[in-house]
Amino acid sequence: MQNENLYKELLRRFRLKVTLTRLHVLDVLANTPVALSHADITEQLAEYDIDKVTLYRTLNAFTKCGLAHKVATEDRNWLYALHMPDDAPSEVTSDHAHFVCDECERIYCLPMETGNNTRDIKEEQGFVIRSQEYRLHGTCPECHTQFSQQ
Amino acid sequence: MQNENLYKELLRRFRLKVTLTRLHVLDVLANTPVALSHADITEQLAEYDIDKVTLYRTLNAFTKCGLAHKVATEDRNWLYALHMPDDAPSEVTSDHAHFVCDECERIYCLPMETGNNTRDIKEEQGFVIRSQEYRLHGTCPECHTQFSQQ
DNA sequence: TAAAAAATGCAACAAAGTTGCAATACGTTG
DNA sequence: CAACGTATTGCAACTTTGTTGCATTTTTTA
Repeated sequence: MQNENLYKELLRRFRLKVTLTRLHVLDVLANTPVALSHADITEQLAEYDIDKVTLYRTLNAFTKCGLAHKVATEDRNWLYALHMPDDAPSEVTSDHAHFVCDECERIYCLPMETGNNTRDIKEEQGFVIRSQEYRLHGTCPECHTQFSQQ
Repeated sequence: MQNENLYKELLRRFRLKVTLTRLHVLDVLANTPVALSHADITEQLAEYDIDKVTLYRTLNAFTKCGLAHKVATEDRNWLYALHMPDDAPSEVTSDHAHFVCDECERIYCLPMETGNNTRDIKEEQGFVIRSQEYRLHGTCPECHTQFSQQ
């Protein structure tokens, strides 16, 4: 594991105990630009034979403390992605943007762009907004390239 | 049922056969500003004793033809809301905005406001965008009023 | 290194939704 | 308006996803 020390530091920063399982899961999540499901992670960590309950609990722990965030997919699964803060542990309530590829069903995590006005309009109408998720559907660059070339 | 004829016309427009169950479900969905779950609808239609499988199939049929759309909630449930087109049957792929109240967990369906630039930025990066969902979390006017008054 | 607290692994359980199939209802055609 | 083909319904069984309880093991701190 390349960044073991980084992962350990990250866990400690979020007041999570350092365990092998958590390091493995962090490693998997840190090395993909897309959000992964419990099944994806299980598959990637097959050689370590991680218990399904432990993995669920690990992912929930990551989510609860703000180290990762969960996205619900169209097909009723949870996907998890690291939510690495630039510095201090950030709140779970911060803004996310996700791109859902309709071809390969991968979910890309994107930094939330500023500059939309929906927020202001809704606040005028009495909605108190604490976080927002902006979800785009379409075709990701990878699939788009494939289709273009055929 | 007040708008029975409207519902029948709507079903026919979407090439769905007119059945009692579908009329009841349409009636429930048409008379709420929030998206409803299978459980919500079951409860509201308790007197008609609608089979759970039939309700799932009804909701899926509505979604498939574009009469309704599905939203995945934070707690891994589906919520359904009518997607009444102004005129002709519209594609399922059109844009939605949802407001999720963190107090009462209702999901409000909102028309998608224009004027955000995330779309453009992503398209530059090679993402082909076909629909977008913008999800806001916070407190809805109703709950906000309650909390303010206490 | 010993003790407290937290994480793990296993089995059993729960919730949400699907599938197969026989019975029923819809709607079209004559 | 009767009869037929097709779609929908209702039921039981099943699948998938995730949770709970509890005994055991590991981590951390002193």
